[in-house]
Amino acid sequence: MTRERPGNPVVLDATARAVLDRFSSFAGGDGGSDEGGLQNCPVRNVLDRVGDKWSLLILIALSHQPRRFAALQREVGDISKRMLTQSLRTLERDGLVARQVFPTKPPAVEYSLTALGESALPPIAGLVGWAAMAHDEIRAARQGFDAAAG
Amino acid sequence: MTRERPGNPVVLDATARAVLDRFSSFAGGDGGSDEGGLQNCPVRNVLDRVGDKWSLLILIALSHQPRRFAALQREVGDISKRMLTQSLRTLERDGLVARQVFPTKPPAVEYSLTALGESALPPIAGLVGWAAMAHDEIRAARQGFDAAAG
DNA sequence: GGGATATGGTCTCGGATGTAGACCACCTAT
DNA sequence: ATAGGTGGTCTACATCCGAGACCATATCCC
Repeated sequence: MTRERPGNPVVLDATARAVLDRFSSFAGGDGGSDEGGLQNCPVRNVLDRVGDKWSLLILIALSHQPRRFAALQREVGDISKRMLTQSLRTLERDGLVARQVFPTKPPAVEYSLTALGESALPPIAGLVGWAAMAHDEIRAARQGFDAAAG
Repeated sequence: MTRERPGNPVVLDATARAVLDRFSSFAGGDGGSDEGGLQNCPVRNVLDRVGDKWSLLILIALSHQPRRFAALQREVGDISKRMLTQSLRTLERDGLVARQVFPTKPPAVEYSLTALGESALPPIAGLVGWAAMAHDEIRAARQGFDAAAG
């Protein structure tokens, strides 16, 4: 198999490299020794949460300050009540978001980030930063691709 | 009752704060001036890609070296051919992944990261690192939640 | 020659998942 | 009395996803 770049597969700083290597060590490196795959990694569980459309948005919306249900829905914009409820439950179950009920006349419910939830903000900000940076290039790539392959 | 921390909503370094603020400035800050919501933000487009279950995993799998279709499927583990094809197309369209066909007897197809795709690796590594760190705490939170609320 | 196997996909079907919107019990303001 | 806001739940309907069949080709093995 030529077409491999033996010593230098991808340019990436050592820290990130180590993190990713450790993560995919579940796949048996590249020799294909044991064909387990990434799906057995415990980190996958956490990543799958992040990987659902709404969690990230909700976390970001809560990063400013605690918010109530309706305010949250308005801020995210195009999320249905059902999915907001469901996502918040999951986030609460995972300990990223705290739910507090105030026994006012119509009970108010306030959602806020826990310490754990706040700890997710820097990595999320990293991702958002990258997205902002890459956005133009991605849009250009899409146009090129669509033009070529109609 | 102590539930609001007026001047200090969330402890977060200035860079990350700025990134998130900029992102959610589409929601009109916190005054609720114009109720646009996050959905109008161009970054949402990019974030939605990240927010699908497989893209992240594929990018990580490719971070080691270029891979062929079947190898990729084996590495990710529980992805169907259909979704792998579809995700790879999207990634290719977005300019994160390059597809190269070798006209061998049964044509081999190799997928690799583009420079843009590689630029996504550090933020992804940040996320994976967080996931690894938070994993234990999250699992504990889940157990607590499930125990409390059946 | 006739399987068996591998390649990279596509296609179809049935079930899971998401969305829109009605509905609810309660309260306030008009 | 009526309208609207609170936090949700419930029910249709639409969309999406995963499993697996299928394809054209070529190679290996007997």
